[in-house]
Amino acid sequence: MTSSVRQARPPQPTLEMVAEVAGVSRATVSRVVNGSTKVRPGIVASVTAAIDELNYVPNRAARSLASRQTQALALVVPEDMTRFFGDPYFAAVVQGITRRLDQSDYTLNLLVASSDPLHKTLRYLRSGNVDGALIISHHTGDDFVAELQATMPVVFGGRPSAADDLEAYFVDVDNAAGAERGTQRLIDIGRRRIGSISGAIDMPAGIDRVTGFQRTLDRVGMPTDAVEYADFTVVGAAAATRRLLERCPDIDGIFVASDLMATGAVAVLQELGRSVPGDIAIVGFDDSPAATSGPIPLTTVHQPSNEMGYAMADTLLRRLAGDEQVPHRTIMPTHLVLRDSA
Amino acid sequence: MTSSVRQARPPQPTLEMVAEVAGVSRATVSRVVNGSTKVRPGIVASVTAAIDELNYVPNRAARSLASRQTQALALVVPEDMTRFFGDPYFAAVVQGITRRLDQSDYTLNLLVASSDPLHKTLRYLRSGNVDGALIISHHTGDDFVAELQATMPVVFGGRPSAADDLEAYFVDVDNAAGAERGTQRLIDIGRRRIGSISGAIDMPAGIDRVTGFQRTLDRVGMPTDAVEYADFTVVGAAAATRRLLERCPDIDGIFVASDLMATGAVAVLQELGRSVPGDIAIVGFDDSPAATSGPIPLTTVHQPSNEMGYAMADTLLRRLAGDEQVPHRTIMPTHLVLRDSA
DNA sequence: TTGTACGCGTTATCAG
DNA sequence: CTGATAACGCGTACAA
Repeated sequence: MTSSVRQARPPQPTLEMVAEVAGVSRATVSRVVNGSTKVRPGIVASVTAAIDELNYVPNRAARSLASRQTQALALVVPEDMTRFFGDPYFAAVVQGITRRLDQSDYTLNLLVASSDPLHKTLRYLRSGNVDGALIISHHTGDDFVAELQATMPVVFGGRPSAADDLEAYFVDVDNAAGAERGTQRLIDIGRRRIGSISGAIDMPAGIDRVTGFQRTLDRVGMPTDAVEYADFTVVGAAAATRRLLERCPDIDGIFVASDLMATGAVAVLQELGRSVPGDIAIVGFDDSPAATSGPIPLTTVHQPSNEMGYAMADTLLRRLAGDEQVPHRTIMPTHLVLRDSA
Repeated sequence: MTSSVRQARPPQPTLEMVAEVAGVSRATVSRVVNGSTKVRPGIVASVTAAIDELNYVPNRAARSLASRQTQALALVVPEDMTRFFGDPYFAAVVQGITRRLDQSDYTLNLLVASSDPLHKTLRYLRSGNVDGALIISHHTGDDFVAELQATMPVVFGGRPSAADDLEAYFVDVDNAAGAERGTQRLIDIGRRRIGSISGAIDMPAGIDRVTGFQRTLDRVGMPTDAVEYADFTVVGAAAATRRLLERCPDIDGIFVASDLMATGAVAVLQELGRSVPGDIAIVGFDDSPAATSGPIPLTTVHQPSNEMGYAMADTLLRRLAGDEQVPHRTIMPTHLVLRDSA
């Protein structure tokens, strides 16, 4: 009793079918669907009725083929799934983006992929699936960006690396200034030997935060050598913390380039019997949920991740709408949030 | 100096253009692109060359309009962004899904939306954007499911609620049996007054785990009244834990329906000065990263979340390929993982 | 093996 | 205000 015609699903109603039911032409139905004001009210009513009756939904493929628009955007995240899901920073950005998009007709396509399937991702984007792209967590080596920018409007979360086009649109905070705030806090509470766990140095955010850290120490004549490089992950930060303590056992304050990494640092410190902030004070960055999820609430440099996501989406939407006044760079404010770790 | 023709992007090359460059017909180019074996090698070479030269990528809209296929799948998650990003269980499932999809030509569209924009999501799906859908974290009230199933192949992660079609395809674990394992552990280590923090009771997984919990206690004649209902979130679990302790101060063991919730329970217990597992033993569910992220490594019921995602994608792909032998239900094994909390 | 011609469901440009 | 009709880019019988 096997039916090999299982795929006999009721075909979706088409514009043509609606037109027939409503007794008008396809063109008129199209007008009603697209909210044209130039249709007689009576006609609108009958067409609407027909649409409801048939439960009609416009076919996207046909629509975008004809209109050359998809009403969809992509969020490209050149990272592993684990990093993407592991860092609450991303969650905040995505939330901000969707918060803006929910007010529009655009839908979001989330593309999380590191090196390997990146080619596949690029093909996907180039095959006309979206009208524009948002890119976050962009690494210096990611050369696909240039090609993508030539194809469609792109907005970055975080300043793109120097090699890229100066015409690029992006939303960011002043990472160096934020790092200065965080480092200064450690100085202010009397720490004399201050180190840092950096983020990925192939990312502008990673570089700029180290710069801000060192600049602050330079200004007061403190040594800037106590930097260990990590990669914005918990395990990377844990290893870096171990290296740092080994190299500079007298450390009494650490500026960590992200809250998530700071949780890793704190864990190592506790394991090694160093109290926080007693022996070693910690300042993080982001003010993400990670700052308050660990055993010690983290003093941290707040950046408005959610709002940054919102601003990114807003910038892209405005460009798509043809707005020529959209600023290329949107720099948002940071501030220090005092909690227990420093 | 404002150029109002900013959108003057180079138009994507088309099949037709490739055909002209290669000196063949569009049909032949189409064959080459789609890997037909019935094209003379020489022709294939020249067409391939033309494709590379023009950097041609097929237009998805046109292709799916003609072929009536999109080569895209949707993962529908009827939850808030915060819940989705907050529970590592989802990360594992998504990873499993993409692991399977990376071996195929299909791309994934992630649709995370709770009640409000769910209508928007349904429209999106029905407008022919995807060939099939994966649904996880499905609540009893979500009636959109029925409508969706009539439109395209659907595979569930977690048994769909009873009201749904018995023909449904799904991947799940035996939640009740898993809960029995976890509860039995508490009995085995000598706990005499055992309670539970349940998951959302509008979800089969939530219901089944309570059932397993109570069944185990019934079997040994212990009271089954110490259940407080939560919703698979940390804050929900924390509140439920407080209620539970208030109502049953003599509790010495708790089966918590997810690791994430267990972290919330442990936090409350510590705050209240109850040691874990000394005063109160805890058994979680999932064996997600949440089980080892807190201060106390959690004894928990392992479910193969990643593999379940893989199996879901595999099931859907096979159905899409016309495989009639695909089993409707795939039940995967659980086992107890012993750590420190019980 | 290759080319011709039609259709996929919409939008957009014209007449009327 | 409404209705033909031509694109949009590609797949695919069918013919050659």
